[in-house]
Amino acid sequence: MIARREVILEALGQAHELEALQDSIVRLRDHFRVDHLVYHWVSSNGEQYGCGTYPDAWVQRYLDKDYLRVDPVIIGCFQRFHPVDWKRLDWSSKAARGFQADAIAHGIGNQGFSVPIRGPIGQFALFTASHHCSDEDWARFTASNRRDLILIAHEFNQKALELEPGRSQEQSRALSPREIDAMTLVAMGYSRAQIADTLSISEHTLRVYIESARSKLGALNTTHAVAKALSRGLIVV
Amino acid sequence: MIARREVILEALGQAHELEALQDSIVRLRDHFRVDHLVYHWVSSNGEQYGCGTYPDAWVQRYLDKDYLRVDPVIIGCFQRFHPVDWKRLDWSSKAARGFQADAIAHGIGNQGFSVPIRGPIGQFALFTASHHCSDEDWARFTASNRRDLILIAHEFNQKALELEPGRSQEQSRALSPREIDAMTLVAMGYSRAQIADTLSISEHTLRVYIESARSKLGALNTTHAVAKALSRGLIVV
DNA sequence: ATTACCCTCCCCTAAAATAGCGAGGGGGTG
DNA sequence: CACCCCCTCGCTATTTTAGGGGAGGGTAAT
Repeated sequence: MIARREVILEALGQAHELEALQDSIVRLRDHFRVDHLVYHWVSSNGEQYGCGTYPDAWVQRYLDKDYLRVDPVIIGCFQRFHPVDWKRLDWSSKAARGFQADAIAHGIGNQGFSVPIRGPIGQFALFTASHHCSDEDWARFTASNRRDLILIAHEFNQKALELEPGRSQEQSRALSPREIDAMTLVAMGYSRAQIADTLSISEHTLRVYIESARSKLGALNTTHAVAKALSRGLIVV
Repeated sequence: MIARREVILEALGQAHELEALQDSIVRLRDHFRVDHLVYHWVSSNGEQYGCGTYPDAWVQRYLDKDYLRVDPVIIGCFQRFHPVDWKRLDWSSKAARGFQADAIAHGIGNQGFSVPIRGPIGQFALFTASHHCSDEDWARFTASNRRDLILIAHEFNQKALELEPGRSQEQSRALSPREIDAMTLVAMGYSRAQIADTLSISEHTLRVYIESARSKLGALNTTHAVAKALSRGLIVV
């Protein structure tokens, strides 16, 4: 059994196309004997990418209804560190109940277990196993497969990023050391006079750094440059 | 062998104090037969928490020298998704070379493998295995233990968060909806006139929002407030 | 009903940001 | 060697923002 999972992961490792990912996820679903296995990427600007065994009708409905903003799985996992059973999420809101009913009507199953995955600049993805069974059976399943699901989530995310590198790149010209110093102190709230003093340079020179950083980052003003530098992980405050 | 790892993880699961974490990490190090195993938490405000087998002298030096800003492991993993071997990091800068020499002088070992872990609002932690051996031996080690290290990193992070919940909470007074609107647009680089226009309020009113947000965040100025709001995940750009 | 917070508007002055012009030395790379 | 980028500094000018007041009306909870 374990050997078979390894074989599938091996195939995943050798996948060179997105179709192969889809193939792997179907086989993993069959291996785990669950109704659905889904990988769901959510970009910070709201873009989505999905891959899994959900019926097309449900995927389309999810997109049409903009369920991303309602889905308690997304909302819950977005503010959580660790894998979570769907039962522990907050399904109390009216929108959530409607969503839940719609999901079950599309055959999604009453049980679920989702692993959140995060990237450097707010990237967010979910790997979810979903099934239709009793609470007891699901508890047994998650207890024995929790670690495997975490690992597969990682492998899957890595592969998905390799195959669609556009999402992970978005690289920007790096800032020079002095620019990083300057922007870091700016982000820390110090005035230009204080920063110039701290860096032992003239205030005018400081302005040159800030301006060149702003220009490199394609920012509209200093505050925007700080926001971009922070988002891109170029500075840490 | 595997059974023993399970036993240690089991003990980790039952740990109720930070000392038990320290104990677990030592035992895991012995199990993996590496020089060092380290869990390193970095808060968005620069606070650090460490736990592992590095010598005290090195930990102290790391803090004293503010190596956090130089350490290529931190910098590299901060902008990466996946576990990484230290050899694939950028050690070319002068500061990095000095850091590397200092680390080796403190017995840190020439090989390393670090697993980045991330939380909802920019929380960042590293789980690192470090050793002194040849490239070939290290490649063999990482190939066969990569998945275990990822899992342990997760378990460890979860446990560390449970035991010191203060770090995961760090709650700040939430911003009002209007303040979030204002700060989001400020972070996006628009001028106050544009923002006031967008929000259909007077520019003076807009200033009040920015000022109250700044006050709530305990920020020194608007840029600082944007940086804090971003770091705390109060706004998303 | 008192308190507290949110939203909206207006005034002020001083500081900062932006923009343009210029200059020179140092360090790598083609 | 030239070229480009990094670092450093100078000047002037205009526009924008910052941060401090005060003030009224709304809502929601205590």
